[in-house]
Order: sequence, then C-alpha cells, then structure tokens
Amino acid sequence: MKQKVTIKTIAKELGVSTSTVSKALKDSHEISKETKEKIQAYANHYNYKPNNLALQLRNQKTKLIGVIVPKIVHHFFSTIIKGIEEGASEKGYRIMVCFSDESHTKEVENLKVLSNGSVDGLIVSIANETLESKSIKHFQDLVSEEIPLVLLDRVLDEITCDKVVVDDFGAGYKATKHLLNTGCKRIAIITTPEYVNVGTHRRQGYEKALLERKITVDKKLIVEIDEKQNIKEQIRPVFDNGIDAIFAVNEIYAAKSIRIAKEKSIRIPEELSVVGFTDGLISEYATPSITTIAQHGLTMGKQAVEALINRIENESEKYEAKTIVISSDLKLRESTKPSS
Amino acid sequence: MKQKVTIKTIAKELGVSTSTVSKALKDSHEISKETKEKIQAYANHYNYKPNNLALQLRNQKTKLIGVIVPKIVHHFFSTIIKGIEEGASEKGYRIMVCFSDESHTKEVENLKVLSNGSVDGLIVSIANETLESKSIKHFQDLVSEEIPLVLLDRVLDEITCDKVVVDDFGAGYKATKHLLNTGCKRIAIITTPEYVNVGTHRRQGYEKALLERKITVDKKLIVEIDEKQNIKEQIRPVFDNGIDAIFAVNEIYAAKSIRIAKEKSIRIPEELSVVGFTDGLISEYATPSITTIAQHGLTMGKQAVEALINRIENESEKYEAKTIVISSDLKLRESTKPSS
DNA sequence: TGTTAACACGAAACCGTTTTCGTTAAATTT
DNA sequence: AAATTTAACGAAAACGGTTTCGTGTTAACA
Repeated sequence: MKQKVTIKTIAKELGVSTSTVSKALKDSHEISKETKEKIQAYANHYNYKPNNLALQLRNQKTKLIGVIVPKIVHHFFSTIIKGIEEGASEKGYRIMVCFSDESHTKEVENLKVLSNGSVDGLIVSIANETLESKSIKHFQDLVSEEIPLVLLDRVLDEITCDKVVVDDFGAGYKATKHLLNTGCKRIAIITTPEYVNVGTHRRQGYEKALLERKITVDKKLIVEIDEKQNIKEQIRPVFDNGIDAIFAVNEIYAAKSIRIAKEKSIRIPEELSVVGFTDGLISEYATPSITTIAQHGLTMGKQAVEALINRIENESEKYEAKTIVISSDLKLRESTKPSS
Repeated sequence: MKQKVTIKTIAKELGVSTSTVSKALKDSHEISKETKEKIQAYANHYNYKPNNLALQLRNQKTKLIGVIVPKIVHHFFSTIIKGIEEGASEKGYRIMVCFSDESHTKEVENLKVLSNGSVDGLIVSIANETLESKSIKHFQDLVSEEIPLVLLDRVLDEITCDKVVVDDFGAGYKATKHLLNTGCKRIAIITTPEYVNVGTHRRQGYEKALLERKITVDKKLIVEIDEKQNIKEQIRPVFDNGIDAIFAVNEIYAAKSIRIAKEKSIRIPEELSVVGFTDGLISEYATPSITTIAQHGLTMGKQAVEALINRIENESEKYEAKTIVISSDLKLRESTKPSS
C-alpha cells in the first residue's frame, strides 16, 4: 500500500504543528482563514482521510457492532443480518459479521476476538453445539465485562442479557390449530433434537393445540431429525402411521416431506396438509407453495440492534435485561386446505 | 462498559513499567521468572485481553477484509460470503461485510469508510446503479491509493484490479446448447437489462449457440426484465410466440416462468423446457426441480480472498492485475428433457 | 506608557501496545 | 582490583489522531 498521507505529513510539509492541522481540518475558529485554506487545500489535493483506527482508539468507541450467526446461506439468518445492518446503518453504526458454523469452538474464538475492543457491542445467535453442551463461560465472561450483548433467536436462559426471540410456542400452536381447524386429525411433527430450544418450544405449542382437542400426543408421530444423517430417510417412516398432516419446523423439512408425498402419489393438500416454518423462497416457489409460519427476520434484526445501541449509548442508566418476543404469523398457501 | 484492564493498570498495580508487563506477557527472556509469574497470574486473574485497536494501529495492519456486496438475502451472494469467510479464516483474517443495496451512494460511502485504515483490503461486487452509471471514481481512488482490491462477479473493465468472474458467456452457451440438443427449437431468454454485464454475456452465449445451428435470433424471444415492475407480467407475453424452451438468467425468473406454464397447463419438460441460473434452493426443491447453471459461489469467494491476501502479503512484488474465470456447469434436473 | 484582550498557533498528554535502546547492579573474567 | 558481561528492568518513541492548556504577538484601551 502507498504511504498514506497523515496529519503529520501535512504538518511537516506545511511547516505547522499537528494540532494546527487537526484544528484547521475541523474548521476551528482558532485558526486563521489563510492557514485553514492552505491546509484544507493540501489535504484535499492529497486525498487525506483520517485514520479510523486512531480515532477509534482515542474515542474509545468503534461504532461497530459484532454479529455472530451460525450460518449465512440460510434465508432466515441472512434476513436477520439484513435487518441488523439496516438498523445499525440508520444510527451510524456498521456491522462485522462472523460465522460460528454451529461450532462451539468457532463461536468462542469469534467472541474473544470481537470483544477485545474491536466492537462496541455484540449480537449473537447461539451455535447448536453450544446449545447442546450448554458451556457458556464465554458468554458469562462477556456479561461480567459488561460488554453490551443481545441474543437473537437462539438464546439460553442462563445468560443474562437482552434477547429477541420468536414466539415459537405460539407459532407451533397456531400452525397445529390451523391444521386441526381444516379437518386434520393425525398430525406428525418433524422437529429438531430436543436441545435446540426453538424446536422444543414449537413442539410444546403443537402439543398444547392437540391436548385442547383432547387428542393425545402420539410419540410415533414425532420425528426428531439428526442433521448429520439423511433427512429424507428419517422422515419417510412416519408416513406409515396413517397421517393426514405434517408440521415441519423449517422449510427444508417441509419441502422434503412434500417430495416424499409426491413419490407416494399422495395428493396435497387433499390427502396430506403440510405447514412449514421460516418464510423463505422455497415455500414461496415450491409447487404446491407451502403454508408457513413467517418469522419476520427483518423485524427481529432491527429490534435486536435497537436494543443493543440503546444499551451502548445509555451506559449510565442501570439496566435490566429484557426479552422481546416477536410474534409470528401463518401465511396460508397451497399446501393446506382452505379453512372453513 | 466496565473499565477494561490494560497493560497500564497492571503495571501500576504491580509497580512495574508497561514495557515489563508487555514483555512478561510475551514470555520474554528479559524478564525474571518471578516477575513473569506474578504478572501473568495477575493478567489471568483479571482476564486481561490486549486491545485490538491498539495492536492494529501499531502494526499498521488489521487482518481484516472488507466485503461489499449488493445484497445478502440471496443465495449466490450469501454463498460467496461464506466462501470468502472460509478462505479468510484459514489465513487468520476476519471479514467485515457491508451492503450496497444496489445503490451507488451506499457503495461509495461504504468504500470510503472501509478504506480509512479499517481493513487491509477489499472484495466487492459492484452495485447495479454503479454498473449502470459507470461512475467509478471511488474505485479509481482506491486503486491509486494502492489499497488491495478484488472485484467479484459484478466487475467493470475500466477498473484495474484482480477480478473473479463466472464464465457467463460459456454458461449461456452451454445452457442454450443443451436445450437445442434435447430438441428445442424456439428458445426464449429471460434476461436483465443490458447494463448488467453478466446478463449480457449470458445472452451472447445464447446467441452464439443459436447461430451455430443457423437459427436467427428472434428479438421477440428476448425479454429484458425491469425489476421495478411486476416480473411475471413481463414474462407472460413471450408465451404467445410459440416457444418450446426458456432460458432464464436467474432462478427467480425460471421459477416464475414455470408458474406461468403451470397456469397455462403447459407440461414441463414435455412441452416446455426450462433452464435457470444460480444453483439455489428454489431450483432444488421446486417441482419440477429446475435444471440450472451452477455458479460455484463458494469457489469464487475462496479464489477472491486468496488473490486478495496474496496481494496484501506480497506488497513488494510488482503486481499485474489478473482475472480468474470460474467455469460453471449445467446441473441437469427435471425441467429439461433427457439428452439423447 | 502600561495593561489587557484577542488572535493564532504550538507543546504535550492521551488512547493501548510494542520495541529499541539505555541503565543499573550484580556476577564474572582477567 | 579493575574491566567486562550479563541479567532485569525502565524510558521513550512510535502508530495517527484530538484536545487542553499554554504562550507570544499584536491591537485596543485606560
């Protein structure tokens, strides 16, 4: 890289002190008109730009927000990031995005680096591995250092900080209820392993809706997917239990279920209704298009960043951790029967 | 935020100088065993972490790569970002992601901020607005400051720097040729306005394939989509021209085309073959699944970051701008007829 | 003519770290 | 006993800015 022009070089070239240059560039009244003009002209001509690092070090703030998400090639998470970026941008902040890849180690490492003064605050969605192991020392360190932190979607109760979550319980309830209302009786649920709390909440909503109708929860209709195995093969057996509906906790599971149904020539939604989760492109463009719970990732991102910046900029106020619950709603499409 | 423990505070508490602390923490031989142990114990206990900003300022490098892409809720771009992150991560770099939202103004602003010493180099995919207006002063400034820059996918010849692009021409050719080989005769192309050079190249490939078969290019079969208007309505009229195949330059256009075909009860691929671009989730999960040109975003991201880091770390070598062309290949699925 | 105010600028500290180059005292060599 | 090493540490500069607090000069005023 070329030798950058700094305040020092300008000062030397023009035979003034660095303080004069600094003041002149800020149009301070302390400096005479001629000197200002001379300095500004020089700075302009040589395309002087103040060094960000120096400013951040001096001001003890970076106007930077660290974001750690499990993955990015994923409609929900990329939408969240977009929301965060938009919210941050409005308030003059920029974002630094890192990925944990669902790995605990990478999450810890990212957290360490970002919390070394690189950012003013952090927004993170916890990796599956961490969720499973519940080893959260890295978060507790953060909290005890009082570095502003907001947890998003994938949260853990044990961590005391602001949180933004989907009303997963309500969403599971809504989805199941809709299936029941359109005449379905044996509803299978394709969900995640129990440690992924979002999956668990959705399943509890599902169970509540069933119990309200005095339908007992049939364990044979509950499929917990292990993502390391072939997903389709794990779903397939549940079709042998005389089901008339499937509630999938994400759109991939929903799409795979529909594939299986087609292979078996089961008509959708006449013989089998399907509800997915996450309002991504698949659901919109699949045939039949898939009825889903829309998650409002954009809103979540914006809320998270708003809470975070609020925390960053009002350090003095004593603060209490709050949880923002974003309600999600059902987007009716072709994979379920019209409600009567 | 809590008062951070710095080298200074340690020095003061322990009655030594900052230099001693710094050396002790690096396990320097200059410091006696007892002093080292004392300092390290203290640092450990109070969870001392060196301040990144200070280090970056001192070392004159940030180990940070700036990434500017037009959007993120997009399979291709998010895949690229993943590729960049993986490649960067391997070499000990982190990434700072910004979005231009296809806006020239935002692109300029992002470029300005990032090039103020915040990052060691930049990878950018140019915004549509910039592509259209060709106002590239911000890039030229970057180049003249010799800040390492790699352009990705959306490039402009006028900018002298390393580039990583898809073989769009070859891809368009391959796609069209495949349609011709499977018996299609009247092939429509759904493309972008002319200023988006990737669209143009794909179209030129399309035209070459046709001309090879002595088929004259029929302008009525070329649809240039204006994304500000309703896409489906812009595609619909082309169905009245007796077509038997559609080559869409992205998967949204392909999916919309298939929708229209279904509404008109046109069977795919028997009556209409469809080829898309970008191997996203839609193509995989749609029914019928869509034959596409797979773009290898991951590879592109990795190549870009490799070129960039190479440039960053070998400043001395005189360097010549090179362009890396990533060839893309056809992924056969259900929306085209089996080739004979 | 002496005092004061305004003007224009510079010196120096600071943000947190590293690193070079002393410096002092003890240990070793002659 | 004098000279030289060596061990263990500190002072200070440097990275690139900002900001507080002088300070010297000139002009205005009593």
